[in-house]
Amino acid sequence: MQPRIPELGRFAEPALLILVSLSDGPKHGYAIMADVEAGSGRPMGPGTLYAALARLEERGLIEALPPVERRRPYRITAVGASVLAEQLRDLAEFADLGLRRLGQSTG
Amino acid sequence: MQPRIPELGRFAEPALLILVSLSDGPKHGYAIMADVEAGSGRPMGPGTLYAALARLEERGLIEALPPVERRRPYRITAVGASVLAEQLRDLAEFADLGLRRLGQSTG
DNA sequence: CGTGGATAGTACGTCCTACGATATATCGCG
DNA sequence: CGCGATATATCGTAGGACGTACTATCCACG
Repeated sequence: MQPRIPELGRFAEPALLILVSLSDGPKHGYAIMADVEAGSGRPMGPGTLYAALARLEERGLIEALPPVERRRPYRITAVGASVLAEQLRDLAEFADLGLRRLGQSTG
Repeated sequence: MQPRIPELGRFAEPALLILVSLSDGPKHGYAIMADVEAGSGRPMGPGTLYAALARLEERGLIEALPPVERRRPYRITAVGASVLAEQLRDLAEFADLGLRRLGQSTG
């Protein structure tokens, strides 16, 4: 895994990464961090993660489950899943469009 | 085209939108604005656009062409195209992963 | 039992950027 | 000339990304 290309910054916001991570099943913060980093190669610090989690919960896209020992697990809500699905469909469509455009006339 | 779901903010950064727009061929700012809005349904104001353009040029992902009358056209560079391609591939892969996860276990 | 590293989360400060609003200039139209 | 569309520049604000430092707990090891 080579380091992300820095020129453009991130390709997606932490919120998306988190939601996708949670769509795999409920996880607590630390596990999400590890999952995201493993999946995208980009480490997500606690500052980014917990702030984003708080926002997502506040907006009803995820919900907190009863804490297990020190862990505070979160689960994606039905609303969150449908929002995520829509975003991902747009995203896929957008990426596809871009890739097609690049294929036909660039370089 | 229904209005973007506000809960998550944007699905991609202006930079991506701009680069994809330019991968269709050189355009000036105003045309990019129109193109992006038409393509994504989300209006991009001049503040967002020109700031992002400046950043992209500064980073060598796009380059300014000689002005035609009042228009300042930009073209995507080879570097920009390859960066974009990589980002889009990641994006597509990410969207695909998320959609698969949503399909198998959410609900 | 004490030490240290991994696990887990909190708190904070800074920098960047998205975005709306405003300003400016030019062109075409009546 | 007045007006709206085209085209770009600039400014201010707010929100979010992200790193760092901090606290606390658990487990392994001696």
